[in-house]
Amino acid sequence: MSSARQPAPTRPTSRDVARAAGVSQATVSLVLGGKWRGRVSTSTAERVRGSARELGYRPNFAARSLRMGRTRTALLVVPALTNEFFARVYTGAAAVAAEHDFGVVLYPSPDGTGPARDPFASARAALDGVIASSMAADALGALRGAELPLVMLDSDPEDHGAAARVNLDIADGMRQVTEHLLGLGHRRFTHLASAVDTWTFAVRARALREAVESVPGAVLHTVTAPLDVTAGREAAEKILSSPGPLPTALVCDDDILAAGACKAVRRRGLRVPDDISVTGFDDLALATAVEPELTTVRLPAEQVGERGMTALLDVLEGRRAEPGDLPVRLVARGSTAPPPRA
Amino acid sequence: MSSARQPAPTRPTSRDVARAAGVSQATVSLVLGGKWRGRVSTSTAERVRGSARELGYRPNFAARSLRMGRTRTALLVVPALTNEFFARVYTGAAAVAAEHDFGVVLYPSPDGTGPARDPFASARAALDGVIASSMAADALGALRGAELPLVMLDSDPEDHGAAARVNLDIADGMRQVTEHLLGLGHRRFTHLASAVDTWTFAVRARALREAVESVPGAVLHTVTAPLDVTAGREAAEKILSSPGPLPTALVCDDDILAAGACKAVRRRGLRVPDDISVTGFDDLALATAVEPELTTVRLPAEQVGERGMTALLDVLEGRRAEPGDLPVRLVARGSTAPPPRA
DNA sequence: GCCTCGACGTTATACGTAAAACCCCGAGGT
DNA sequence: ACCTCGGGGTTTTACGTATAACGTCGAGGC
Repeated sequence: MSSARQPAPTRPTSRDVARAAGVSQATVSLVLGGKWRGRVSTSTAERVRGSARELGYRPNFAARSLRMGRTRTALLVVPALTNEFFARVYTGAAAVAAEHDFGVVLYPSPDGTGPARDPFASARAALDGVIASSMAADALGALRGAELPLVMLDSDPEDHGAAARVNLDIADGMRQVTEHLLGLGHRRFTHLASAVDTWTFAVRARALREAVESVPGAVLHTVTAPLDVTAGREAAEKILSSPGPLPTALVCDDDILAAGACKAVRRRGLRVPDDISVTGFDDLALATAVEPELTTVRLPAEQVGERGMTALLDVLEGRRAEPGDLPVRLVARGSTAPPPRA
Repeated sequence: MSSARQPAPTRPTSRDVARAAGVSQATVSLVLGGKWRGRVSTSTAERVRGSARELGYRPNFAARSLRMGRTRTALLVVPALTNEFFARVYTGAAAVAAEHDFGVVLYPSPDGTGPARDPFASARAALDGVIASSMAADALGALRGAELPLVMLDSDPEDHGAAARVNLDIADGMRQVTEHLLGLGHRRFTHLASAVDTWTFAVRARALREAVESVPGAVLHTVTAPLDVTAGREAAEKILSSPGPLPTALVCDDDILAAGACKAVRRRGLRVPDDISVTGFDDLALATAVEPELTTVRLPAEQVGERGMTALLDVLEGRRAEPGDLPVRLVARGSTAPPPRA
């Protein structure tokens, strides 16, 4: 069956480079490792680098990390990559990692379906650290146990146990939304909230409530829904068919829910934003794809990934990761307008 | 500064397990490797497994792959994760990989921005194989050079050089779209095509052209645009403002473009689908978020990933990967209707 | 009684790298 | 003349695993 042994096109090793350059393997390691100043002459170093380039030498990663005990690999734990926000977080983290010759491996926790597997089983190599979204609830337990440097994304500042934390100024975002709507004249709000119980959403709820309560005569109701378009539409339909005066503004925890809400409004024969204003959160691609385009809060997702990775690198190097929330910005578009004269 | 040396909470090694079980390290390796039948007694094997479990032993991945020369890691090369389609491909591939104790690491090729980096630089470990989308054009060159088992996704069947191939039956999808529209009575088509020049899009164009040409009196124009909502809208606006009779159906290469096209139609004061029908491709979440919901072709993205990974595993085991295109299905929704009487 | 043989292990080795420990040699000090 | 010192390397070792090669011991054949 399989008898033909290949002519072994094995990758060149540091020893091959050494042979080619006429030095020992150790010298190659020193030169390529960058710590040769004062130990190897410049000319020899240059010769070694030349041979390495010629042979197309690439250090064997397994050997290196076996020797060093560090893998230059981080685990990013997110709920699901199909959520554009987290795909962008990954992109940002991977970009910073690449600059520092680091790798990022993913653990998208199996959302509902499938067994809640060990987040570390997905990591091929041993890990140097972990970056985890607080929304990946099912994996957080195992993460605490491990003695790994942990950077939390968008998690409760009160909750210690992480080496660093990267947060968005969600509260400010929600305040901007509310002030925008109040400024337009809205007084009857309904909060279409995510059913997921995590810090970010709790903050949204609180900031909205506080902003509304500070205005005499303004009222706020709340309805929750899972994070998908259909669920958002159904929840909004329930709102619109409940007795009493309709809200004039639907404040949604997420663009997905907002898209669903818009559909519900129109199915009721009403118009967005003429009859009811709708706001989203996140500024996904979706926000400008629907009509009217959504007034929403732009979250710098890539920056979250970048800062997360940077913080992890800081922790690994023994530096202190600088804190500070990332600012967010209201993007006013077509889904909000003054309430109807009524 | 950093003087306190930790009490070394190093992970237990196979030697620790050996000590605990009162055997040699080799025996531990045999037992845990599963090839102990006839070499180790059942009772000893059981004892070893017990100690391993107690100590929480997890084999050192770096050491293992150094010894074995295989890393049980595959590289998935895609254009961008923020494209929902590829996020789903990843999800499918990762799921199958996990079942076989394999890992998947990503190379999302930097779309335009940033230097076109070496796809292998992102791979921490040496790789056992590669799965690559034909849309990741910038990385394909380097992939050819490497002597790695390569599985291509959605690539030209004529193009040899891959060990296996996983394709969607794109042509059939486009035929379904065209027949749906022809059946509704449409005769004037414009193809809003992706500006990206890859096999999938070439197939879409050909299938559409052939299907339209087979009907006497049916006409087809083509306009291309980059894959984003705004570009789609602008391209569609150009179509709608060009002289001559307007098309009654806009066939788009992608849901993103279709969403943009819908916006263009309405900006012109026309309605979808009453005045102009619009079709998409992919069935992204977007398709049901916009209004009207898009008639589109559902692509089994997760299955593409699953089949891709399965094929790679087959190749690695020396098995023959079974070929066969994945079927796709038209999903008729609200963006298509009979053309206006006119 | 000697040889064989299978069952059950053990000892030894190699994978490719980083880095500690060592070595050699010529210049400079006394 | 002898010792020191530092520049420019080399030798050696260890990382944790998989596995080839090697023992040992008791039963069974002749």
